[in-house]
Amino acid sequence: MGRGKVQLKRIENPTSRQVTFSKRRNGLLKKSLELSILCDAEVALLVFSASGKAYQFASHEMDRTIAKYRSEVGFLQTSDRRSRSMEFWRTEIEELKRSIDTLETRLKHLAGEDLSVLGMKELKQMERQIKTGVERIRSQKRRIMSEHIKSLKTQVKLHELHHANGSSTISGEIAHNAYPKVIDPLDLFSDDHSGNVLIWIKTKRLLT
Amino acid sequence: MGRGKVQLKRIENPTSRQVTFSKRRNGLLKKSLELSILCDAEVALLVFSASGKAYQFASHEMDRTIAKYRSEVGFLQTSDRRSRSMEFWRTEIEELKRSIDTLETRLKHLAGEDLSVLGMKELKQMERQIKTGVERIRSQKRRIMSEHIKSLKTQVKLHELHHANGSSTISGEIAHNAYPKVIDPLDLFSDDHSGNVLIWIKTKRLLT
DNA sequence: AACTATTCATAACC
DNA sequence: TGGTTATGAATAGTT
Repeated sequence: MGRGKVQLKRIENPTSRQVTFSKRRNGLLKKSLELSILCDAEVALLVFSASGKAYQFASHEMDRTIAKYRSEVGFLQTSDRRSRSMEFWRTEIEELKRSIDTLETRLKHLAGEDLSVLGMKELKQMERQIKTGVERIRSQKRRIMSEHIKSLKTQVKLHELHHANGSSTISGEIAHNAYPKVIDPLDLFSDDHSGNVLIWIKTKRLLT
Repeated sequence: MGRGKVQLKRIENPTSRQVTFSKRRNGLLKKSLELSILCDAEVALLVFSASGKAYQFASHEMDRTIAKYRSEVGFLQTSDRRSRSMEFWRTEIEELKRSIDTLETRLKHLAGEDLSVLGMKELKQMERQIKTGVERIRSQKRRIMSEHIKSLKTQVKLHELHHANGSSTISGEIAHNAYPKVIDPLDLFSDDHSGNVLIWIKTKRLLT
């Protein structure tokens, strides 16, 4: 529900997965409570986040409900649960490690390392993918730059308005204030937003 | 929801209570499934109707989830070997999953996806790394090509020696054997090494 | 965390 | 129980 339909599939983006988890978990807990009250039912809910954090709801005593489940469903507690769960954890970890190996190998290849295991076909495919990636990155850079520039222009305009009464022009101010530090134009687009009017003015001359 | 707001209070009418139970129970089961899949969570839900009938959902093995609950929430069953090792594995898995998230995010970024979370600094850095990577990949491609060509030359030479007594030149053979298939030169460098003398010969004409 | 535009779940009804 | 519809809830995407 919400702004778009959602596929029943693991949310890949870790941030939105976490946000969705938080929201839906609360929804589920709430609905569990509602069901138990409205319909006089016994409800127990256990939720563990992927990172292992536990959340729970129990309309009655959790242990009682679990015991009820055990008697109802059957004590298929097979031989040794310990070795079973150990086995489970082991395979789980192995799977995860394999995933990591795959991902790391792929990253290495993209960085141009360990290429000797690849054939010409894979190399060509990778080159194509990389080119797409770099093009998107460039495009994103352009987007950020243009937004920065827009913002800078706006701020310069405000600055001009603020000093409209003075007789000296902005160029004049600059002429009198020889700026000693060499400014790398690329630094203008760093994350450092600490406003420096001189930079704005200098930028204005470049960009207006 | 529905045609009217609902009070959080036991539904007195037995029929509508039963109907509501049936519908909401299904809703709860569905949402449990969705949470577990969407957010990679471990969910266990136990529901008993007032009449005692049991319904359940478990994204993983119910016993495992319950055991997890006991170790996490339940009275600290002493610090016996089991809960200790469980704790160990849980953190191990947590770490692995974090690694995977990091790697996946990095790969996504290199593919030019989800770039909006990056600042100009990171973008520039990535572009540099990518350029290094693609340069190495191109270099590796050149290496493979040159080795292929060397190998092909050798084999062509052997072929010529073997047929040195014949009067027809290689060019003549080709002229008599009109090769019907269009050969994409790029295919010459695939992993398919099944030797085709005609391709060698054709290549020789191009590369010698 | 707060805010909507949407999709979803479901209460009432059949 | 199963289907339909109007309506309130939940929530995905966004800020």
